[in-house]
Amino acid sequence: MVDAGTAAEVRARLVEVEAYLGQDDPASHAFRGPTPRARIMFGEAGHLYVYLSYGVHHCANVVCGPAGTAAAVLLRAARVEHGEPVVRARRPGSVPAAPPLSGPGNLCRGLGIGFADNGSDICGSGRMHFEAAPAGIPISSGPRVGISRATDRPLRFWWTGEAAVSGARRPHTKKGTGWWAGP
DNA sequence: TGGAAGATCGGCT
DNA sequence: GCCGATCTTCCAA
Repeated sequence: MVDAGTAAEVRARLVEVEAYLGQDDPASHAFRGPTPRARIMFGEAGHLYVYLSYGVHHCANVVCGPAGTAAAVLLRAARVEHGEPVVRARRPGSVPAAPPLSGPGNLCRGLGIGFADNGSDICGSGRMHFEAAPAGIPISSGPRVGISRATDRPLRFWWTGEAAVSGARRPHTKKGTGWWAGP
């Protein structure tokens, strides 16, 4: 688990992520190979892959495997530790009591992540930077959320008991995926 | 070239 | 708990 920040004005701690294993993972955008959209994931680790979900929401992945493997981690939720007014300002109308970075779409909007960040280097000159989180944090794992393929793989990881974890809000029901049995 | 699916969310009932 | 918004991507013809 890592800490994430944007331009030092906002500091947030990632509390929920999902792993996508590239061409070995039917649920990954990289499953079909280096398409124009997914080619970022086939590059070097430490870069950001941003895509548009349902034509409405941006979602952010961090490329984490060697070049060519297309392994990536989807950022699903974070807890704001510094700069919450900035995050709230990016999400007008959000419920004040609710965690502002719960859910991949909300996380991107709150941190100001968009297509401009697609392919950016989060380890070096990029607008974002990531740091290792302290050891000893209780981590849970379970099935990934909102996908219709490879749903049995426990590749979702979250801080146990963390309020900002988004979890399965409404599993896709079009195809009758009734797998959800999370915490 | 057309159609369908989709790693979502907020609002309404 | 259910529904609509909205558009990119990919597959099939």
